[in-house]
Amino acid sequence: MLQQTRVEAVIPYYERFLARFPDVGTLASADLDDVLSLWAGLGYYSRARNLKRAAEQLVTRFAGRLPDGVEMLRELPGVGRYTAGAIASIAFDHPAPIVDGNVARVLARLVGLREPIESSAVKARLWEEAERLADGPAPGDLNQALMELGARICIPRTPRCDLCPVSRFCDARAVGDAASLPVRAPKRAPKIVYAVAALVLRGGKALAVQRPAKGLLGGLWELPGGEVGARERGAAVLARVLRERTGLGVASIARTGAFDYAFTHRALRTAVYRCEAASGRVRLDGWDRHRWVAPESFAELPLAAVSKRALAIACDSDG
DNA sequence: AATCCGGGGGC
DNA sequence: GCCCCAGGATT
Repeated sequence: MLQQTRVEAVIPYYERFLARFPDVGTLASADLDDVLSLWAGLGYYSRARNLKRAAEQLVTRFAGRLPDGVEMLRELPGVGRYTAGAIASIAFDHPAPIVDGNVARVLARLVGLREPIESSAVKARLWEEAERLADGPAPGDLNQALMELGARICIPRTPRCDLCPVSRFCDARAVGDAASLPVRAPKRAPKIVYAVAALVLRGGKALAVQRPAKGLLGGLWELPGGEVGARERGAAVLARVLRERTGLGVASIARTGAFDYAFTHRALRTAVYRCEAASGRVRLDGWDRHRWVAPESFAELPLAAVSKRALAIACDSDG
């Protein structure tokens, strides 16, 4: 859960998750949809899928226990160099290094690395430094201290060097450029995507569709709809998208609103509709499953934040 | 080496 | 509004 996600954001999800799946065996035998519903809203949904697969492998290969070595830990899905090092050092007290976003910033300043932190040369150097530091009497404590230093004192933009216990060893402090380190490569502008989505009703039930396991928002449910061209708009476009992607004809289409939503590397502009579906069988294109649900219980499905937004707008109007 | 993959806390 | 977060998998 903590991969690329702040501790404060994780805590409520972590509490609910562990209450529901208190041990590896429970998670391994759980229904994937139940795992996803507890993950819904946290983002990076492949992590949930990987975590469940890892639990399954722990049961079948390791009798439900975590191995203590970095090499075997890294064989688990979703466990990379950082996570393997964190488990090995914190749980088992092995001298394994870790470099997360916080540690990278601390070390870039401490050592004085002034090339873009994304470069492989800098990354290699960071892991070397982290390895040197972890090779001591309490590697788990050392690693956690490094991360905590980065999260509390050696923060981005406004480092609190006056409070830093290692400022007298810090190259950036001596040079005076701590606030501008680490250097980051410029990021590309998000791509603008236009979309339509609709609450499709038939006999008082609403059509919910499940996204494919791989890719964006994998395995989550949403309102049917889809990407449209930048200048496409209106009820006819919605009707065409729904016919192509659900096989359903729709009528009495009402536009209930629109909203903008920002993913990290995508800017989404969605027009939201409500409509009645004609009779006929659902034939999905681009979704794994569908369900007809009571509109009030749509929100109980595992939905991404963007889909909750669309649903709220679809239900908001009295149209 | 690049790209993809979410969401929100904190400024 | 912007930055960046207790990264990993895929291509």
